[in-house]
Amino acid sequence: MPRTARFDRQVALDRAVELFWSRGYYASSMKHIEAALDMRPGSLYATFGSKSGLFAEALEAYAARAGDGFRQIIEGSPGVVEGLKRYLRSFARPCSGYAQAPAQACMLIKTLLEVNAEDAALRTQVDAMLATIEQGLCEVLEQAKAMGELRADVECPRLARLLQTQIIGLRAFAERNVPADQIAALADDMADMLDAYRTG
Amino acid sequence: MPRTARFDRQVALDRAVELFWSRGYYASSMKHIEAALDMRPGSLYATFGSKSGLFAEALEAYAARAGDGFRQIIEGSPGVVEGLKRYLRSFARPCSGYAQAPAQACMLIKTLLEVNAEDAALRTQVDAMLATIEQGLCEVLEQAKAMGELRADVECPRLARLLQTQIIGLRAFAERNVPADQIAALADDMADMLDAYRTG
DNA sequence: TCCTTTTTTGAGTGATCATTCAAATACGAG
DNA sequence: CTCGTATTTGAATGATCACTCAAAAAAGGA
Repeated sequence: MPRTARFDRQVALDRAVELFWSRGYYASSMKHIEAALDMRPGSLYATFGSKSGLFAEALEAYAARAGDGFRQIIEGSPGVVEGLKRYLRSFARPCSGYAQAPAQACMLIKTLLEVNAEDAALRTQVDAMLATIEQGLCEVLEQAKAMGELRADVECPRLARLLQTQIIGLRAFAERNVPADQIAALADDMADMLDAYRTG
Repeated sequence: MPRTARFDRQVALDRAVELFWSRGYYASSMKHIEAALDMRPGSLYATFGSKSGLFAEALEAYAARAGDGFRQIIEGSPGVVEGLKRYLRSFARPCSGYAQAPAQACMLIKTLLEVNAEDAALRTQVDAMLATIEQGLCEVLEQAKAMGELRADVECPRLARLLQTQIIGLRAFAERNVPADQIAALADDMADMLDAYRTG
């Protein structure tokens, strides 16, 4: 067996997420990608096939990370609804911890709004990933309902879509140049809305 | 005085809005622009200065049209809150009238999420335009409060931001490939939330 | 140490990018 | 009808686009 690959695929994908999340798809040139991943064209194309192939894998890596973060917050909270509130509020902290996110808005939404019909495969992929997230939200809500946290008449699929839309809006709004405390107040307002669905 | 210009500036800008709203900024090449506006490079640069100059004017044209539409709905409604509800629901109709919008999401938000820091002027412009819209919403809410439609303790600037965020989220969500009736249900859910701010 | 095999390199591909400008064109005044 | 001027045209600019591939480099087995 000869020579082994020098780079770490996961590290490369993390760097690709950082770049694409920050600059978007079309504005990220192969020059940017070469620099960000410290790889030359030959290696890049041998490994990921194409720019859109790399982007597709970066999207998956992003969604996996985001999903982990979500589950972590929910499971670390004293209740599902409280967890959802904390999740909403988490987007109001501009610098959470030491690792600054390259953008406030969700990378999936940035992609959904940026990529046009010519790159249909990417659109389809993003759509499916958002549907998966929506279903994950729905399952968490069903669970909360079973535990008696939510009113029995709450339609979980509908509330899940509403929640996803709130998150999309909040994170997109946060891209604006607005003081952090106002974003926090906005997140609070959204979190408070969840109380209307609570039991009792 | 010699030769007058052959094209109509407003018509050209409307076509530019159509193109940019649909394809976004970076993915709209000068080739696309020449075709959409039926103008050759010389005329384009003599008239609008540059691609970003044209885009900036298109943004203004878009915002003016959107603002007109908003005011029209509010003024044609039996009350401000009812008008806002209708406005929210208006984004659930996929083909409103004969003129199909080139995208569901707001062109300002698409721009906010697409354009990176290198085109700082465009970002600044979009930010200012969104702030203007937010203020317009706030004024409408203040007016509703003065008329006794909204509870006296409603903080209008805060509710205006919340509303803007809801609209951003709804329109971005609608970019997904989701059945029209589900979007309509989502818009209804959002409209219903406004009742919590109504008087007694 | 040398050989085999895989990876990495980076110059080069044609296409397309935004932009420029000299020449051709067409309109209004006289 | 002719002239003067502003507009329109479209070829040409150098830069950059995503991508290819032959040659150089490097790691493991002998």
